[in-house]
This record gives sequence, C-alpha cells and structure tokens, in this order.
Amino acid sequence: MGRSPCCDKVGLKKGPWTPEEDQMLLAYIEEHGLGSWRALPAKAGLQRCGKSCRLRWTNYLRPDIKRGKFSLQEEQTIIQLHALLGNRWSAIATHLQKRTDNEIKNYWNTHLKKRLTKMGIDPVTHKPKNDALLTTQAGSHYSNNSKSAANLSHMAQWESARLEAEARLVRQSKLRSHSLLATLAAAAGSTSSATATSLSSINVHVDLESPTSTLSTTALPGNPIISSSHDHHEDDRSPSIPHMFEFIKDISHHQHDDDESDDWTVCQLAADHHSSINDHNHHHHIAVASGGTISCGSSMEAGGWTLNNKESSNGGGDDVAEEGFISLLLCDSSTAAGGDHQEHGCSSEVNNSSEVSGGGGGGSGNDKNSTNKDSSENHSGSTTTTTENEHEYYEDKNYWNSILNLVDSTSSPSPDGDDTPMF
DNA sequence: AAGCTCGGCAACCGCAATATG
DNA sequence: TCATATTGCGGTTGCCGAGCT
Repeated sequence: MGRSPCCDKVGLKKGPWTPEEDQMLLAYIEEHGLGSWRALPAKAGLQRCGKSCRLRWTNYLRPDIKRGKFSLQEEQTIIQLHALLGNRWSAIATHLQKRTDNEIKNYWNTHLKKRLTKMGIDPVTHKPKNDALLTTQAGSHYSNNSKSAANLSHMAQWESARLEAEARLVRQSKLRSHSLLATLAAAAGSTSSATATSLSSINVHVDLESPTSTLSTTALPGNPIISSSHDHHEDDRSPSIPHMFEFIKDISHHQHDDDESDDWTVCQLAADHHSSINDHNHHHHIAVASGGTISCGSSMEAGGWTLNNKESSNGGGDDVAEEGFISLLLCDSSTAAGGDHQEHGCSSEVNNSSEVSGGGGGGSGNDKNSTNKDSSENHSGSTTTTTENEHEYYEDKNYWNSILNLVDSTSSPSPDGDDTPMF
C-alpha cells in the first residue's frame, strides 16, 4: 500500500486555476472523457498535477454541480446527516445532489458549525453544550435522552459504515444476481417488469448473502428507529463496539399514524447475541408507517431497497442501500421541510414516504410541521427568500429543535407525546 | 483613504483504501 | 503475495474581498 509519490512538484503550477486552464481541462475531458488523472495534465497541456486536475474537475468544473446558496432544506439535511455520520462529507454529499463534499464541508465549517455553536449546541455531538449539567440530574429525562441519542448516533454511524462495505460487496454480486433473476423470470414465464421487480425483491434473499450483518430495522417517519441485530462474523466485531443497541418497536403500532403512544424499547444486545442469529439469508427490514416498507439487506443487491411506496422503485444504483437507509433517517426532516422546495433526491423520496404515511408525524412531528409551515411560507410567498426571513427562521428555536429531534425523538420519545424543547 | 480584521472558499496536503501488475 | 500506482477522502491552509476603524 505504497503512497502516491504525488505529483512532481517541480515545474508544476499551484494555486488558483485560471479560466484558460479550466478551458483546457474541460476541453480535454469533453474530448477524451475521464481517464487517468496522472496522465491527463501532460496530454491536456496543463502544468498541473493530476491530483489538482481531479480536484478542480470534481469540485468545480463538473457539469452536474450546483453552486450558490444552500437552501434551508439543504442546511437541514446537512445538519441531520452530520449528526448521524459525523465528518463524512462524501457520504453526506451523496445525499445532497449536485453538491460536492468540499462545498458541504466548507459550508459546515463556515456557517453551520458557528450557528450551532451560537445556539449553544455542540457541533460535534449535536447536543446542547450544557448537556453535561443535565446529565448530572439523576433520572432526568434529558439524561436518558442524551445517552440514547448518543447510542443511536453511534449505531447509525456504525450501520452506515457497514452498509457502505456491504454496498461494495453488492457490486460484486450484482451481475450474478441479475442473471439469476433473468433466469428465474424466464422460467416463470414472466413478461412484466413488475414481476421481475417482485422477483428481485424476493429471490435475492435466497441467492445472495449479506456478509456483514443482519439488520432488522424498524422505523417511522419522524421516528427513524434502527433495530440492528448485528450478526457480523465474530472476527468482524470491532473492538471499539463491544455491543450494539437494539431499538425495538412493536410493528403492530404502526398502523396508527399517531405514534405518541408507541412504546419503544431499547435493548442492549450482548455480544454473544450475534451467534444466535442466522448468518445467512439476511433480511433487512425498515417499515415505514402506513405500510411503506423498505426491504433492505440482501434485497438491495438486486437493485436497491424496495419500497412499497409507489414512487419507490429504484433503478438500482450501487449505493442505494445506504441512500435508502439515510433517506429513511431523514424522513422526519424532509417532511418538515415542505414539499415545494425539495431540491435533492432524498427530499423527494421522503416526501413520497410522507404522502404515504398520511401526514401523521407523531408527537415531534407537530412541532416540525409548524416549522415546516413557516418554511413553506417563506418560500412560497416570494420566490426570493429574504435573508431577513431566514434570520428570523434561524432564530426560531423550534427550527433547531426540529432538526435535533431527529436524534432525540428517536431515542427517547416523550411519554406524553409532547415535544420536549431543547432549550 | 489607508490599514486592519475577519469570513468565505478554492485548493493543497497527506493518509488510507483500492486497483493493478 | 507483494510492491507500486491510483483514487478517495478529510483536515488544513492561504488567498481574496468585504467590512470596520
């Protein structure tokens, strides 16, 4: 695993790119496409190292890049994803279409982080900075809330990383699964794509394995709960993660949009528990309220998550698994963000979910919906969102509550269904 | 008007993972 | 299997413009 000798620094230009250089790089890529970055500068006549060219392309010149001000929805998404994923900018960027990881990173460091800090929120933990004081209150709601939130966040990061690894394995087996499905479809005399899709969500359970874990995940919009039965092989268990926590929700409650009375249990899984779980034929399930079901895990390998949502059929991107997972986690926020200002795929997907769910957001959802309303009005009342309105919006602590509720509401819903204000 | 400070952002640096021979 | 090349990613730097004194 040798390190790249990077570029020979001698004779290579550094610093800002000139329009001429941009043109040369663009022209070359348009003509020859993307290939070896190392060889590109010489071929394109650029006095730059390949790495610099790649960065310039990926962060600036790429045609599918959206530049300019971040929308409220994007900000909200970034904050929530950061709470879940930490500084994994590339992972965050995959859920903000047309935004680069560098741009998101910069925006976080220059805007969002400061804003959170101003609000008294630790931008690292996404918890109030006086949380330490709160945790000293024995048996306090906040105390349990914080711990559970931390557990959830930790688990989400772990699961997300695992899904990424799994996605890689998915790619390897994808062709195999597709050929199998084709065979099965032919054998069944299937002539409809719907049937094929159905097959894809069923049969892959048989053929393909999820080598990294079993995830039995149950979630609701507004309560994206993860139930992770982590049955990765014994050797795979990270020493830093001695055990996982399982958030279990009685699925029978899901038929009620109003989840205020739902009972969530958090079970700590002993490490030994892994051995009791079937290592093969993994079935990952994320149930969405009102019947929207995302079946993930092995099924992702045949084209991603399958949602029973009408809009859910996905062409089968390689990283659909994680995307679906994160999308679900974001259900809550996107619902809050309003429907007429969706700018990225995640939002639209979640909006679909929210439509299916009948708009029942649950306890925390009420608050978010009201916040949403504010946001929508801001956007619908005028095509140009004034900075004044935005400032007012940011000053509204409910806005931040709605963001932070993503974590807190999932870990410790209020027994009475009321939102417990963070501030 | 000049100097200073600060914020924003493009770009660089270096590590790690992956691909290739 | 190992060494090397390539790519991806996150942290950091430094330039530049705006605002303030």
